[in-house]
Amino acid sequence: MSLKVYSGAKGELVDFVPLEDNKVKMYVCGPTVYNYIHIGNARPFIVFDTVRKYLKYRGYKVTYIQNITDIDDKMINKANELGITVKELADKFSAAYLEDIKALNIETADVIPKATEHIESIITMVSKLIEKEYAYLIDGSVYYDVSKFAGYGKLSRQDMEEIQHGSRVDVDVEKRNPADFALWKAAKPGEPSWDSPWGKGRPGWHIECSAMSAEYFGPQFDIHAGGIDLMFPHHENEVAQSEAASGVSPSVKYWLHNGFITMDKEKMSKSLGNMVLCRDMVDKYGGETVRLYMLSGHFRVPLNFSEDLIVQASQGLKRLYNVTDRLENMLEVASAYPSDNDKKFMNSLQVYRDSFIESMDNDFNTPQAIAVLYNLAKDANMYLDNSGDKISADLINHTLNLFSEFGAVLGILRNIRKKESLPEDLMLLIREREEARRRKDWSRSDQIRDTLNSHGIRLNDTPYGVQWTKTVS
RNA sequence: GGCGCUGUGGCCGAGAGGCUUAGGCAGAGCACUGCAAAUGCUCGCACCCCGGUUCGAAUCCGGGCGGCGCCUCCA
Repeated sequence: MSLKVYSGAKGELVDFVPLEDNKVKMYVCGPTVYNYIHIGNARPFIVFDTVRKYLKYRGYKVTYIQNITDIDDKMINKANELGITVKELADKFSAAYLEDIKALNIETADVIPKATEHIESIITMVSKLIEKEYAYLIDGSVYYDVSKFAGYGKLSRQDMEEIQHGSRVDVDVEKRNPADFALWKAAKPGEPSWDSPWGKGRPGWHIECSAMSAEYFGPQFDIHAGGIDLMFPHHENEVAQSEAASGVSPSVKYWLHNGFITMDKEKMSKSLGNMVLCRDMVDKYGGETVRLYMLSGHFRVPLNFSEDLIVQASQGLKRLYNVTDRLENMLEVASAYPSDNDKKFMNSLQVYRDSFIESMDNDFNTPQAIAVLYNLAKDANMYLDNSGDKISADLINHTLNLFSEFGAVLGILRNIRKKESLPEDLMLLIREREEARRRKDWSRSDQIRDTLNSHGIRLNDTPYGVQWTKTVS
């Protein structure tokens, strides 16, 4: 079994082989921090975090970089609108962003470079591009001359002859060619700016990722990921910058682009205003539910958003927790020694692991991998149904561990084995109810059950006594 | 106009030539239960349309039709 990823250039699956034995250098385009992230922004963060988790699971040593864009037109406009500095804006929404991804169980990146903290590297790269005559200077701004880079358009399969240039007017720009793009923008009055060989200014839109990835990874790295809309021009421009500056090609071995979250089939975006904030969904349904929803479709395919789909995901997550809770509860009455059937079931566990890996190996097919969890859930439930209290602790532990193992890759099921004991008063109520049930005092019994329900505790009467679980919010 | 993605049962969503009943959610019935909850079983035999290839196509080819994205704000 080997990991395969889809190559846009070849239009087929290719073997994933890192540049350097088992080390993976991975760069994911991060947010521009001028607002809270919405559900659509969250998709690449979640899916590529899952890719990272899976790569680690498969034994790779992953270095994960995700930048924060803290200076550009949008930042400046928004700061002006709010009457605060760009720095204040960036600080506020960087912090919010970090909170949001934490709530989604996204691991912090190994490096979180910010554009404004890498001006030096950016200037160095721009200088090199001028030196090599890939870039030209006009009135304190520096532009990349696309015609100088032979492979331009390769990544996104754009034919420069056929491209239709936007009707949007670039007012103060005297580029030689409409496809040329700014590496360095001369400062306008009142804008944040930095000193450079070409006068005061700030970085262009695309250079930060090239400069920062080069600073931390060198001229070549394994995976570059981001939303599909970034493929052109952002990533195309990065390729042009990085490869022209370093002379090394390809700068990136595997490109991973995720499809959009759509609202009524339309792209969700800040500019269309049809967005749902990530934090609102997390507050309402929980981070794991949002994650499960996101991973319920393949990451390259558009995924529609509606609260109904989030509810579907939360029901699915509940199903998964029901079985792990059930297993945990049985631990209290489990036997010490595995029966022959138990051993058989434990041995069969490897089959689920194999299918899980097979699914994820296939271009990170999370929907298929999730189906493996449901199959395991069903089979474990069935086994529990049939074996009663004869089940062994070994089997339960093995099964729970497997759920945790899969959950760790997908970023869900963190609450397995996290069951806390109940407050004393609630425990007393449960005992009182047991007593009432013995007396067949059903009304008192049901009353207590309702009370506990209102505390978020669900009771299950089983042949082995009453068991409780917390209802998933 | 160029490039790319996509069309699967009520909903979501994998699969990719002939056994996957994929899986999940919702619904119905049954079993279990004091009643529940949970769980299990059973059910709806789905693949946009038209041709073609093939012994056999949802899956390949051709042609339609529909939806979406990118073409310098955008994850």
